[in-house]
Amino acid sequence: MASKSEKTRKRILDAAASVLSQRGYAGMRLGEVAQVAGVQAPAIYYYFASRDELVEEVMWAGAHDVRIHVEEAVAALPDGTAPLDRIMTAVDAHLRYELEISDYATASIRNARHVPEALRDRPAAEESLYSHFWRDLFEAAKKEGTIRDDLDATTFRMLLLGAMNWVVEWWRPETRGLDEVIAVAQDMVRRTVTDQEVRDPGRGRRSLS
Amino acid sequence: MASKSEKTRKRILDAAASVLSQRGYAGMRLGEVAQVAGVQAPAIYYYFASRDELVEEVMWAGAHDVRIHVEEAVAALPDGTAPLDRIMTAVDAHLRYELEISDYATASIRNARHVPEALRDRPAAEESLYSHFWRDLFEAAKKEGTIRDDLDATTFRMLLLGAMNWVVEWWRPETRGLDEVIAVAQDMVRRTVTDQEVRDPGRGRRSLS
DNA sequence: AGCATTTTTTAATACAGATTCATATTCGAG
DNA sequence: CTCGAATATGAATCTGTATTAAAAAATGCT
Repeated sequence: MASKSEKTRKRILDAAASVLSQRGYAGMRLGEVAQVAGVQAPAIYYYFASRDELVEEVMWAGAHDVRIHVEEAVAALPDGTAPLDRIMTAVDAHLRYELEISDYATASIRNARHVPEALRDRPAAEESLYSHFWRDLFEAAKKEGTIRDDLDATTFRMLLLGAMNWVVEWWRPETRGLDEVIAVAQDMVRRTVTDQEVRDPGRGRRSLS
Repeated sequence: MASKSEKTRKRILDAAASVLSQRGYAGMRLGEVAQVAGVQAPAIYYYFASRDELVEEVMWAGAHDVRIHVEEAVAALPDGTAPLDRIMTAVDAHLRYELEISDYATASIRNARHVPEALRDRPAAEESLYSHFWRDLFEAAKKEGTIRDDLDATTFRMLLLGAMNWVVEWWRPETRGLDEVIAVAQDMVRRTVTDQEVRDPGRGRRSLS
């Protein structure tokens, strides 16, 4: 099952995700990946056909994992959870996963538009599913009447995703707690989306203490 | 004046900004830069010591130009313009410049954390000035009382800049008017930042910690 | 243990671009 | 219009990294 071989492959992939997330596509060297994985560089070729194939798998996994993680977090909410609260949970899950949990996610977000076009297809398909998921979240809220009619929800969704994705470029855990970032992002959504009102306390996910 | 030489140098720089903004640091080839500039690749070395020096100059110019453009747009407002309106103008200027006007700005935003560290110092100094400018804008609004006390303005500012910077990753002029994007971004700021009445029957204005 | 297969290593090669060089062309002052 | 300096080119080189190849080591099966 978790054979030696499978574990080595995983170590290489993890190392690639880490290096890619820190150095970016241009700065990633197979030598460093190998070193982090505790292996010699040519060993990588036993598992991957090329550097680009390795990168593609990291990028795909990152896009996939974020999507699954966020979808599951939302799916785990009790039935009848308000659409806006689902969005709050999605914001929380996206930021936590991207910033605290997964190098794959970080790598995927930072490098999506920096890798050669030939590598983008599979990851892009995942991103498309993810984007669709968010669209559904917002449409449910709109249908319910939580989102004011005069908001261009699609554009706002893009801005929100952008704000969250860009956090990897500036956030440092030693400077600011992640909880604060999440709280502000959620606040921004709630206030932008709703019609001049804030939901009853106790319902929304509010991670201020 | 605008000697032939100076014009050629400018053409090369413009070409580099264009290629860098589209292909990213990893994808930029001196061959393509030369082709766009209408020159042979080695000619670049008459004006720049290396590929990286060329990149650094583009990055610096991008960071510098955005800053100047936005600062001037704000400075051009009538005396006594409300702090919040200054912020709105800054949002407008930043997005317009980044998306419609300057390849340098686009290149600088997209590649800031993708170029080798050795190239980051000069551009980073510009970014720091720009960041400081935004801090001042928000502090003026806070001092005036426009920004609600319970908002973590610093974090919000970072999220806002991120949302705006990320627009280069998804916006396509043929899909959505830039004016709409700007309007939504401004709306997001206004609603997040200002103190709105809470419609929460039976309870007074709620205060978050 | 002995042997075939899988995995990993060390040493060699390939290659895409950046960079240099020697030479040609263009420019502009006189 | 001419000649020295500035600018640009084509062909050659250099370099860092990815990639292969050949050999060695580890694994696991009977």
